[in-house]
Amino acid sequence: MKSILKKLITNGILSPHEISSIQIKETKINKGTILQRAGEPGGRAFYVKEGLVRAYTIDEKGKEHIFMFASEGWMVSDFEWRENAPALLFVDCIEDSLLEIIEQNDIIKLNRLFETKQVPNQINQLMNRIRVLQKRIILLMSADTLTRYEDFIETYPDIVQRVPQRMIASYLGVTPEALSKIKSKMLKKH
Amino acid sequence: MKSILKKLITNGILSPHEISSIQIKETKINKGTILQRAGEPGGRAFYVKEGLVRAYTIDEKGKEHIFMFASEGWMVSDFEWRENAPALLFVDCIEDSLLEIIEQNDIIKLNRLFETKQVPNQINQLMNRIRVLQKRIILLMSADTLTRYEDFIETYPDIVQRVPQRMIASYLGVTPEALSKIKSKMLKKH
DNA sequence: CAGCTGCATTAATCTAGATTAAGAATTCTA
DNA sequence: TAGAATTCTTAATCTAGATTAATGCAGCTG
Repeated sequence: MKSILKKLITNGILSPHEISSIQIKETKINKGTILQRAGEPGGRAFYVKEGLVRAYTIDEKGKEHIFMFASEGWMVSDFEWRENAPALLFVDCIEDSLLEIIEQNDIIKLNRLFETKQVPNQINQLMNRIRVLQKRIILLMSADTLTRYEDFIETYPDIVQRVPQRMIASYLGVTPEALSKIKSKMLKKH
Repeated sequence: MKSILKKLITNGILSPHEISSIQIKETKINKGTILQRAGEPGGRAFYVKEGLVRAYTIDEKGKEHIFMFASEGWMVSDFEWRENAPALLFVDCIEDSLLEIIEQNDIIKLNRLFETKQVPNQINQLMNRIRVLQKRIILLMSADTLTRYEDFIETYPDIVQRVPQRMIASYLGVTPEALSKIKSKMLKKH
């Protein structure tokens, strides 16, 4: 029995019978192997039993931004589990590793099982929040203030109207002066 | 029936009887009212039914860093729910608001109920991850590279040993050159 | 062993955004 | 409605960290 699934069964959420339809491969992976590429569909989840794995993005300039390291006992996933959704993160092995790999369709199957158990709201809400935080970290590490501001306007158009500029600046991680400068730059470019 | 609890019952996780011991206040709050102060124990959860709320930190220089805005339908909490844990975030109202406020001891009670239902692992793991991401965002917004590096060493001492410098730089959101400079600065101060 | 490739360090510039300061516009509030 | 208090903007500096570039070190590999 593989450890992630064992936990679920122990939780009493799923019975061994329900689990049996889901396959989890335990695989040895060599250092340097790329497990997942951003932009490609079929994002998976990786549970690290041994070794060290990293998840990262690559920006337009080709620069890598590491979102997380995962060593023994950690789980890596970008939680992009809608069908055919492109992965957000690259994942590769920093050390030779022993991983449990959960394929996307199995994750979707798992989610469906959860739904029949009526557990989903809690878990899906939390995963949603994780996705939001994940995106924010990536933007803070890789994007300049203008890009982050444009993204904010697009993501929270209603909040922009209801909040003073200085608070938006404070959310973006810059001074009000910097945001003001950027806004006038945007107007000039109209 | 208040909406958050209604969701839980609808989920079939808790019965109306189990819910009955938990009190949730629905409260009108005036613009500007501070709901929670960082450092003080008894962090609560706030569900926004109407209005607009923000969660933020204040750094040593007195500068505010907004972690999130929450409008209708959003939940605000820093997920610091160990008994007597000091809150990490300030929370206040940007607009007159109608909130459901869940007190810390009720959250702890809720968690205990979840445990008896054996749902906890999933949810607690996800909340843990949220706490980690939250801390990272706050540090990215408010702390300089040296501080973030020191925090990384403290939080992941094992990873430091197993990963090349350039990857730590990439995780911190700076160039390898900047991290190298900081390290030599640390040595000079010994 | 020599040559190649990736990593770390140092140093010289450069720049996005911080800081400081001051004026104009807007919104409380008495 | 006047005065006070915020907020926004603009402009002049300043600085942390980016960029560029050069050097020294491993580790591999043929």
